[in-house]
Amino acid sequence: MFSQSLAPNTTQPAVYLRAPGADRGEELDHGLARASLRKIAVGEHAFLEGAPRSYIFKVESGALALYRSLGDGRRQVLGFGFDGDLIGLGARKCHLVGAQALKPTTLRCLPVPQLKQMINANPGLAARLYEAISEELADAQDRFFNVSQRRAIERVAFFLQKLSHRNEARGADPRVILLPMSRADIGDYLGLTLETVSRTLSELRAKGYICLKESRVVQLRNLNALNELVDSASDDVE
Amino acid sequence: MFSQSLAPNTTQPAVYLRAPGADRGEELDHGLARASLRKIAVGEHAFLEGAPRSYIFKVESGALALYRSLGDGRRQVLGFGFDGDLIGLGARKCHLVGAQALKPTTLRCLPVPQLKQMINANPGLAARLYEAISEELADAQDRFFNVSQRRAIERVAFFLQKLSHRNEARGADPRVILLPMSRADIGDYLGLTLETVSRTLSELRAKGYICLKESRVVQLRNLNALNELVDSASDDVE
DNA sequence: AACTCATTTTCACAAATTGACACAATCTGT
DNA sequence: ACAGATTGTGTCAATTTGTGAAAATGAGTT
Repeated sequence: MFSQSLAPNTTQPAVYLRAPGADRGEELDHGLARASLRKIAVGEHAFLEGAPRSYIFKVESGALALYRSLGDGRRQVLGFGFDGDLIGLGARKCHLVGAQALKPTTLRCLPVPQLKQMINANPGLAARLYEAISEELADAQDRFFNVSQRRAIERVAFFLQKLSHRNEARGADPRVILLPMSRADIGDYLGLTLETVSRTLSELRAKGYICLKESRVVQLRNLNALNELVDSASDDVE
Repeated sequence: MFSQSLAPNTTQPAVYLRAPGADRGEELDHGLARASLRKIAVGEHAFLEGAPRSYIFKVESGALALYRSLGDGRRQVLGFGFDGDLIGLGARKCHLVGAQALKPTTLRCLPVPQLKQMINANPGLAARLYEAISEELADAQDRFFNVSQRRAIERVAFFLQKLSHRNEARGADPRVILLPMSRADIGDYLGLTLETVSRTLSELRAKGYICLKESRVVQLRNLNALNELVDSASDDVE
């Protein structure tokens, strides 16, 4: 009845489908290095929902929100694209999500026909893309069960934890989180209103878990407490 | 302010990354046809959460629930595997989800090393897997925004609509839905309690949208109303 | 510096949804 | 036919979050 946490979704070697000795992405990086650069301003789109998938992108700098529009004008943010991320992946002919810049952003743009060529020349690349997208899937599933049944404070804690882990993985400080997105974006991501996000952040601050000097800079003061908040699937055993 | 529904996520040709003339899955099917069959009884697992990914599976008959356990013993059902589905995909070394049979189920089991061999021999296969998993991703995103912000009745309507579409895609009657899973499973899938699922189905019946002769057989009486329920992202413009 | 606009924080209030518990009814399989 | 599992309903409460509004903060501009 307790959280035994059976060695969960920490990063695992993700090489299973990749043929030994095959391309490990070097060619993709190489291709991307020569791909054209594109700069987009805040509010502009890398691609719109439903637009034909002509390119895949790698975020060089900046940040984007990946979203889908709901009927009534609201939107569901499905994720964010930060520097280093590949975005625009998928097998459909058209983008299922839109990608809008949250700050000035530069992208490497690799035309899909060229990507196809590269895949033909080096089949290992397909495995690389497969990995990238299955990570996205794992991520989506993670978010799914951290949002569908949980309260605002747990959702926000999850969000912060996620960004912290990301920092960690990239050698940045896991205790300082820079938010390129607004409270509204976070709300659309977590299924909350922006007021609730704000209120919840204040609550976390009041509890001493975080520190908010500037509204877009979060310092994690008590990482353990945050993690417990995320892990506690209502074992309110206090 | 209205639902313009810009030609959304209906199925699109999903051949973009696939090299022209490449394998369209025939080899995978061929390999699977020769793969060993495995029968599992209700309640047994095709694979457990966290178990090494030794095989990928194709569901020949039956149905499975794909789930992840939460800390307190509850679980989040992330999806279901029906006949024809490939399950066990992913790039991680271990399964992130468990797969438990909801009814007697038979599976084709393709060992991953063999899959790797096949991919080496026929690189187009990787593209096939890529497609399969990006469909899963699209699916997860769909579910995500149909669950995170919405009420029980909308969630249940979404669930039924989804199964109806699946039937349609496979040539079955889109108006008759056989549920291999219990109310509890549905609840775990939609982030509701089983009581709420039951109550909500009754409500849908009371409204004349559905018909429940046997508890595991749903007849959709008013498909339009159901679709509106799903689409209506609270345009309660009434 | 002053002003404007956008973002964020905070407050007060309602209230609607769903979970919880309990029990009846129904179904299933042996 | 019986026992156990699953499902349907009823009542109840209460917790959470949305809503609306307004103040505070911050950024950018002239």
